[in-house]
Amino acid sequence: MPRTLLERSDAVHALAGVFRRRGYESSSLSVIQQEAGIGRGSLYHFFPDGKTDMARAVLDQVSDWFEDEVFAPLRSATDAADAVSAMTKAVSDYFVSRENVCLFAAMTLGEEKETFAGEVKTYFADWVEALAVLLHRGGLDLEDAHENALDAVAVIQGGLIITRAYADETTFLGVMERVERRLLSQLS
Amino acid sequence: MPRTLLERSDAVHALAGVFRRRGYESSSLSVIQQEAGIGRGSLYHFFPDGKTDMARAVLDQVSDWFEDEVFAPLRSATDAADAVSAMTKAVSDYFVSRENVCLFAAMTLGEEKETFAGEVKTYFADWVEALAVLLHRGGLDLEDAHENALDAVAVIQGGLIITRAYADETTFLGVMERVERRLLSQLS
DNA sequence: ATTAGGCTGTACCGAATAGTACAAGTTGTA
DNA sequence: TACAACTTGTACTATTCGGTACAGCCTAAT
Repeated sequence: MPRTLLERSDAVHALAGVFRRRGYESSSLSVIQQEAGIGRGSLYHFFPDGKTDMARAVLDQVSDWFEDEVFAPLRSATDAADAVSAMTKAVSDYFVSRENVCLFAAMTLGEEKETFAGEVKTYFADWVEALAVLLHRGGLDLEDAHENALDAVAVIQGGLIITRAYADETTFLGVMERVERRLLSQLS
Repeated sequence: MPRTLLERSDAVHALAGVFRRRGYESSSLSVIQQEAGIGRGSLYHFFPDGKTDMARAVLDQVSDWFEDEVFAPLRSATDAADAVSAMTKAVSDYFVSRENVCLFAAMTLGEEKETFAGEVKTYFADWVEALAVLLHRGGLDLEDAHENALDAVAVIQGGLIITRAYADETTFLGVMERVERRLLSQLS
């Protein structure tokens, strides 16, 4: 019986790839162990509650990444324009390297939607709120800040959908460029 | 053996509801026959190729609706502003009455994505193109028209995602209002 | 060197899966 | 009334599903 030096976080990373590529429902245990290269024994060792546990771990990891790399910088920024540029850059790089899939968005459909409703809501609410706070500090009144933040997140998410439909990455890059430009033009 | 007066189009309508509520992958045949109230025999009578056939029929129906109620009016409009308002109204009413789910967007994820890639691409491309042509006739240069059309469709799709995440319909209505206002402000 | 405990492959379970076959029912037409 | 065509419930298939059990391996610490 071979042994691969495997940490839980490596497993989570591999699982994220599978879920991103095939979606949650279409990722059967057999597919998962094959594509992730992790045996069923290990899977249930790391994730005792099965598929749900695996998905939750993946979502948690994504959530942590966004918190550290996107939301927190937005909240603690001193220069609003720089923060906007940093956000669009980070988000752009992230989704390009993640096959233009947002796992949280994927969880708003299908059987799993109730299971992860809380986490999903928090993810989007945190993003919108952090961006809204920044825009408010950048000069917009509170309502405008909230509306523009929500529209920015929405156009990014919709951009991912259309990009996948077109199977053309430049579509997403174009959307991101214009989001940045639009947000910057609203500041000060 | 009871007989329900059932037309194929009624079946398609019922299937659309099931797919919208549960997604394609999570809609098993047992679930479908139960929720749609159509027996397995009838299902395979109307859709000989099974689930794929059912989904294709549903997508076709949605596609036809958008072609007639959204894309064609956009293309043949005489007044650009009126056309924008008509589009946002139609789209808004459509998705509100369809649980804020766009089936074409749902088909950009999961196992089924390759199966319906052609139809999905056509749907989004037609929408963006029809809106771009209108904006162009409304005074925008071609590139701006395309970019703004794509962003408008994207923000609508992203709005649907966030609305489902928030489980709050007014979010979507707000997005739609602002899309309309933004498009109108670009005309003439 | 031994041992304890974290990993992992394999065989297995009952349940559910998509799809098939077909007899029996229902309808419109004559 | 009789008949053909269309519709549909039911029973069935082989396969796959998520999950469990557990023996055996491997590594780190003593």
